[in-house]
Amino acid sequence: MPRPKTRIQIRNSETILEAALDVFSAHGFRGATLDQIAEGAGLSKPNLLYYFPSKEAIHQTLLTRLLETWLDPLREMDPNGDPVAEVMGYVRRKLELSRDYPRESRLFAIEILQGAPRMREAIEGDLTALVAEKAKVLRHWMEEGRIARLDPVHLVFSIWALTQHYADFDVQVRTVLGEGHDPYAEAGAFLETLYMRLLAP
Amino acid sequence: MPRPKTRIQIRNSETILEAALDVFSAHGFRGATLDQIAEGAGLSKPNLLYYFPSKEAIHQTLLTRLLETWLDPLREMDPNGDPVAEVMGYVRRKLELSRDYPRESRLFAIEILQGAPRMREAIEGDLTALVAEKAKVLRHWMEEGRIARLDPVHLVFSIWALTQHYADFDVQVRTVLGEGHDPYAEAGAFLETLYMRLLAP
DNA sequence: GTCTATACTCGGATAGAC
DNA sequence: GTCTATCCGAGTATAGAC
Repeated sequence: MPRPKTRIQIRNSETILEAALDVFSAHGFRGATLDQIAEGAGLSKPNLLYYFPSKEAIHQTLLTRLLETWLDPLREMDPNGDPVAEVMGYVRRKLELSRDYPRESRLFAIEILQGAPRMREAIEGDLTALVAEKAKVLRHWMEEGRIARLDPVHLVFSIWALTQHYADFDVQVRTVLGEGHDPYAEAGAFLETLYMRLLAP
Repeated sequence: MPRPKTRIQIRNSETILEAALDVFSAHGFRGATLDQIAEGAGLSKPNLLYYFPSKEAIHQTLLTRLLETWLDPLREMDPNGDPVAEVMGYVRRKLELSRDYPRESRLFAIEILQGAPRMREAIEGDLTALVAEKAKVLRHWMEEGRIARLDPVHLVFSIWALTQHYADFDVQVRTVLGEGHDPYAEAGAFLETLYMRLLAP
């Protein structure tokens, strides 16, 4: 596996990762096969393994990239902004992530569901640290009386749960809603109401 | 595969299903192996296949049983009870399900995440019908002004998302919270506050 | 009913030609 | 860099003795 250098190498690596995301997010790590990924990428199986040393390596690359994207919306929550607006902004950005990157959401969900065998350190490190930092900000806002007093970590959990649900349980959501619905538009309105009521001091 | 009749047959079938639930919920359908299940059940692999004709059949049996358990808490929501108490009761029962049956929750989550390949009809049938029925009840309560006006189906989604999160993302929840926390006790208190504020007319 | 042995398939990875 | 051919391990399922 060459460190991608030439333009062709970079382009092929990206094509492979794109196809792999499709397959891993739909079937999980074990359920995915190199044949499927190769077919999706329009390459032969050995050629795939010219770019990545193993199935494991492809998966690892996807997870590593994913985490950064995933934490960004929370990072952007500004301690100096208006508290309610900042939390609502976070909810909105997180819901947009579910809408625009549902495959990434499912990849992440499957990994955590199975005990995070390939992501433990990231969760114990970056993610936990970021939540601790932002929980402190939230607690500060609560003490100032600018938002309602709540457990700040469970508040963050609630935002994760409610927004990811629309990506991860997409099939169920669409089936139950039936025809003629825009799940994300409705979710946006519902969550706006929910957090407005919840956060009011 | 004999229809379980004798006491030994029933006991062995149950032992197998118990072990299978462990393995399927931890690794997904493809990730699970008959070897693991057999070891967990204390039986040989061929003996396993004496009780169930295939891996698929074991999985199917688990899913079918699961759905009933899963829908019960919503079924119990009484149209003639006090609206706020009924919704809060549903939230509580659903959270208890997450706490007491986390493996079942994860089995269900993995199935839906992967597009519900083995549960489509159940979701399109029983589950959708039950939600439609209860949404009607909720809408009625809203029109009477006894709870706040909200999209009733998304209200149900929110209860699913918030309660299942604690079972499905258990690893993440415990890691982020750190030592010395009781996730379900805290979640119970948090969700009580959340829905009290949300439902107040 | 339960075991040992084994058939058979699938899938990840490698060899080596071009 | 990309291909064909192939190896090899893992895993589902079956045959058949006891």
